Amino acid sequence: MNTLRNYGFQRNRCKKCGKYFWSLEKKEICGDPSCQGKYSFIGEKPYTKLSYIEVWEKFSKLFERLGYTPIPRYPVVARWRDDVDFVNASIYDFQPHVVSGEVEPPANPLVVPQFSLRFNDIDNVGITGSHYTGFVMIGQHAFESPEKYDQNKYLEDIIIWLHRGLKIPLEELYFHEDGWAGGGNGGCCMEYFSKGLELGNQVYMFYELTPSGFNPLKTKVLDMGAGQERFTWFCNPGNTSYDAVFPDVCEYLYKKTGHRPDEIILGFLPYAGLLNLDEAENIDDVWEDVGKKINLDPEVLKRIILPLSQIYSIADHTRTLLFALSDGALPSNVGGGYNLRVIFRRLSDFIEKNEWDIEISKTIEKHAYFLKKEFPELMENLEDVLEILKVEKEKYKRMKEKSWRIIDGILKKEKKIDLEKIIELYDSHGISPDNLKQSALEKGIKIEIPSNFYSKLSLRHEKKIEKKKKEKTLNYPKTDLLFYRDWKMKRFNAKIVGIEDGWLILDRTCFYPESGGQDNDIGYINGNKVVDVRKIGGVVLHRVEGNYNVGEEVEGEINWERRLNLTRHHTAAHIINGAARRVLGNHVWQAGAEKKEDRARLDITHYESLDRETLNKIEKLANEIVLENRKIEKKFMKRSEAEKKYGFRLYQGGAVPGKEIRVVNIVDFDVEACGGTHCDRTGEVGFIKILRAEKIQDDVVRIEFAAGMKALKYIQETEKIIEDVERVFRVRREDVKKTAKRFFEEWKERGKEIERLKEEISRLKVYQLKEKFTERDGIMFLEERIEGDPELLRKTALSLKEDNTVIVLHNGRNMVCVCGKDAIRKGYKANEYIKKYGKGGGNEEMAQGVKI
RNA sequence: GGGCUCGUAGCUCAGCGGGAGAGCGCUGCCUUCGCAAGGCAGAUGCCGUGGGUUCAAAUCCCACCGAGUCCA
Repeated sequence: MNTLRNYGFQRNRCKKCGKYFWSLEKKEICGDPSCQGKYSFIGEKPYTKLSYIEVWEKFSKLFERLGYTPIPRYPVVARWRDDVDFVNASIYDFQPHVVSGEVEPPANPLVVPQFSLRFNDIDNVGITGSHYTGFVMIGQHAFESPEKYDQNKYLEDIIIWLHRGLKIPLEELYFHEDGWAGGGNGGCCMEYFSKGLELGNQVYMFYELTPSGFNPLKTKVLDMGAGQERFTWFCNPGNTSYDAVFPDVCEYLYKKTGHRPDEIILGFLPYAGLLNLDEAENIDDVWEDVGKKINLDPEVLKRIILPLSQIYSIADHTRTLLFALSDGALPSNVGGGYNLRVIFRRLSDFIEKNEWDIEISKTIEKHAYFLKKEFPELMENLEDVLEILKVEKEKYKRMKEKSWRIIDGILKKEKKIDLEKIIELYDSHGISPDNLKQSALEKGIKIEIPSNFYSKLSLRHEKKIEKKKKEKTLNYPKTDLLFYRDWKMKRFNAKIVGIEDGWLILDRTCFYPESGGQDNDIGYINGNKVVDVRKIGGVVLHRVEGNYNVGEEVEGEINWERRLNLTRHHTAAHIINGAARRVLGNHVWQAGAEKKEDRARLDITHYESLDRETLNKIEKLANEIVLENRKIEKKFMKRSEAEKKYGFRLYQGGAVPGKEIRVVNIVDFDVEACGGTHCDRTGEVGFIKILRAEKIQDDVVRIEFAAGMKALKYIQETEKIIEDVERVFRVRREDVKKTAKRFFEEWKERGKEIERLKEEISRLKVYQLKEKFTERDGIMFLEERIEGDPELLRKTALSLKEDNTVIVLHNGRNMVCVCGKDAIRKGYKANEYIKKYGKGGGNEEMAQGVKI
């Protein structure tokens, strides 16, 4: 506030929203677009004209002079956190560990062009000018002790940027006071506006949200975020925001579609912000309203704006996909990847419905070239990204074809479709009510879709169960983990420092506790069995039989064979991960793993099922790495240092806490942050055998494998099975397949032969039985015992059936009854008959059961 | 992470407790100089896998495998 006073600003209260705000001259209304009623910078001469990329260049250079360090963006896939899928804002890069003060920031203070994803306002994208599914949040961050934290400087730096950098006159700047909370932190903030456009928000994060309320943070955090897109728009007021941000891509799209913004757009733009589906109560009223303001029929306005907004959406969605896929995210049916599938399908629909000749891959390439200067990394995975989208396109095509068939089938059968059905079609088959309505109309069927369809739907889905993990904290010093010093250590001496519910806590141990997907060790302490080992915080707990006292010296010994197998499996998991990435592409990340003694599994991100041929390639490369006997370096490093050296590839196993992380480096092949036990050289792993693979969700494939002696064991067991089959068939193994096939074919043939014989027998019986009917009241009765299974009885009875017959056949146990039409009319019903003689049922004409 | 839907002939699917079916495709024959088309005849099937319930299971229940979809 001192800063603002120094610059001559005064505090006002907005008459519309009631918020306090600061401006150079006394004002009654704050600069918020909803209070001001429009964006007023549109069509005016810009104070400074900057292109999209130039905005960051100018910003970063200016802030570098002001003492900040520009750092490269983080990936949009937030692998260092376990609470979110994607980066949503620049501060996400530093939550939770940097913000909490546990980990040092990569630089301090810093600025970062952080690409961020937001999927919640997807329908506003392309229209309001301030909504994107993906955007660059320029972050200005500082992490300081309360004494060194200089709020005045941070705000002044922003004013310098706005005033001297962007040349905005001070009297056109507005600052709003507000409160802010998010990502588990909170504080007060200063939003800044100019000409009706919010340019950014500077948050002073002083608190963290704990179950008991807000607690002050040890380090005060500066969290300023501003959209690179906003600045760009502001610097290009003669255009839509999207034209300013994606000039090359828009030009390509205009050429392909024949649409192009004209003067009408310029008139519309100041009011674009009003068409916010979240804030507008009735969007049609707003269209009406905006139409009036610029003297245009709302329907005409829509016809001009909507196609353009779809073009802008295509531009936005393709860029988001480029960043997300390039950073290793994949479209999927579950999880965060589903958002990517949704925007891909959304943009595909726009192209298809308008019959535009747009190539998605070309659009993405144009983005990558355009962004090259600021984000050169996007070029690296371009090929991979396009391949992923090719597969995704194929999936969408198949889904749509299926939709049409389902719709067709339903419309053929039913004339009326109730809400229940509409919901089911959407929920289980992805058929949107709009599509359904359209197709029905073509067949002359009218379907009413309630206007609150989607809210009805979400009501149905509203069943949330919040599960909270309570982690016990133990008040003991961290256990000295001996297996990190020497993973081959088998025996050790230690002192008991505590006993909790029968779990021993030692000052040091070489028992590996269950973690990182690696099973715990077992063994002996003082000759007593250790059955389980776990870790809470840095404290290891040993479940042991027998009685102990705190302070006692004990001797421990681990089961070495088990440890060796677990270690081999763990190292093999890293090798397979590296091999899969080489074979399948850079989008491969570990998505989970489990290493047990007998076998292990590794989940990797990938977009299709793996066939044997591909698995063989991975298996081969993995074993080559084993045979090369590469060195495996294991060391603890500062988190920031490790990230700098190896990048975010480190976080294969998910979020890793702590300022020091353990890095396992299979030299020139695979580097991961990992706390498991590992071999010293790849050769120690021994043979790696991939057992099988399965797709567990659309973007994750699970690979099961075994290594070392366990791989051998598996091979031996498989051998045994083949040998057993050889023995059964009495053929050599080359002929097993051929023989099995022949046996199966012959078995089927025999089945058919039996069918034929049964029918033949049935014919013979029919011939004999025809003589045996007795007549009563014009109905021919037959009750006979014949040999044969229920099927033969049924066949025979059915071929004997005439309109006036009642036939009961049985074989002593099974029984069949068949009645002709006339007989039924006279009250002879097969199902009732069966019940009279025994247990069973059927219909009037035919029934079967057992005789009692 | 939570929910829903679907696995039946080569393909698309109907049947949903008692007789495994349709359309397209396939094979053969008829018609034709030949092709397209039509007519007639025919072959199709571990009714996803494994358990359970039942006198009886493609059909109901459970588990698994596979495919798809919606929501967070």
